[in-house]
Amino acid sequence: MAELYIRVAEDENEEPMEIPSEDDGTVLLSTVAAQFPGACGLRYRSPVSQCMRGVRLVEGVLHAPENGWGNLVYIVNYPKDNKRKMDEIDASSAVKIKRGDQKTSDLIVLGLPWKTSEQDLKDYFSTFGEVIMVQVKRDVKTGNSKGFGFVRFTDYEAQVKVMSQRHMIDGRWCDCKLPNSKQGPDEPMRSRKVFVGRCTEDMTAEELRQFFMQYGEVTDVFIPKPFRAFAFVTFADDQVAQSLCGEDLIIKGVSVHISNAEPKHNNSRQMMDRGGRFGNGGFGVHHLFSNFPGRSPSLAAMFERSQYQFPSSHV
DNA sequence: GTTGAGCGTT
Repeated sequence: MAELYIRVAEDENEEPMEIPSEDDGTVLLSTVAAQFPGACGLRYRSPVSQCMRGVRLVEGVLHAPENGWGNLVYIVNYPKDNKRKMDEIDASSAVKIKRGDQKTSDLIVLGLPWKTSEQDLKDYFSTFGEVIMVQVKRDVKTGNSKGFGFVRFTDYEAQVKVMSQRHMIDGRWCDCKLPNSKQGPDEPMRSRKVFVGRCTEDMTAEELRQFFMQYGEVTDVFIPKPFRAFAFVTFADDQVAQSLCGEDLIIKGVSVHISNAEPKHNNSRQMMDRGGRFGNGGFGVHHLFSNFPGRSPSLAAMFERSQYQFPSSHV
């Protein structure tokens, strides 16, 4: 199938944008999201029924209606929660890079009584504003509270208020502070790859890809096996990656922490090397490849992958 | 079954 475009717009009155399809006639959701950040699907008005119809979406792939895409204008679907946020963004901006300084982050809650539960925390902090995440950290073996936890608010105002005072929770004074993980911004070297900490085992690579797509084109997702509670996500654009570093994002109700992908133990030569770095994501790909170039399809595949994982200065 | 400054299974 030759070059085919489908017409997509944010609503029926707007001028449509032409979006390329794949060779098999499908359209990737990621292609749509590249032009309409945050998009989660497409719909269109059926010429027969005059009703809006959803476009079939299977694992990030949009499938044409029975009679093909035709010349219809397809309307972008946004997640219910994101709709308003997306509208606030300049419609012409493809990717949101600069984001407001009103963003909230997790707060550590120190000094909790041993008995305090997550429900207790949620009940207490809800008086300050909408709470979107609470955690009580516990010993994995015993389940006993470690006496601290985390809370995250929807609104920055609530966060500021909570940070500004002490809290009497279940009979003890507690402090809410920015966690250390947020305060020391290590040198931000330009990388397209970010480290995603505090992942849970049920997060699939596909889910992570779908989630991070809203910020920009994702070129790779790497989840170590066996489970290690972190992942690497690589974007096409390093600015997107950098813009996320230091943030806490909520995925499937879990607060993950985004930071720069390079390990702390950079040796100095690599660090001096024009900001180059060596986050090989746990593989010894470079060694394998330079010793046995092109020996097997899997090595070739790993090399392909390495082009995403290494900065261009190393490839 | 204990405790009371800290930092979230990198």
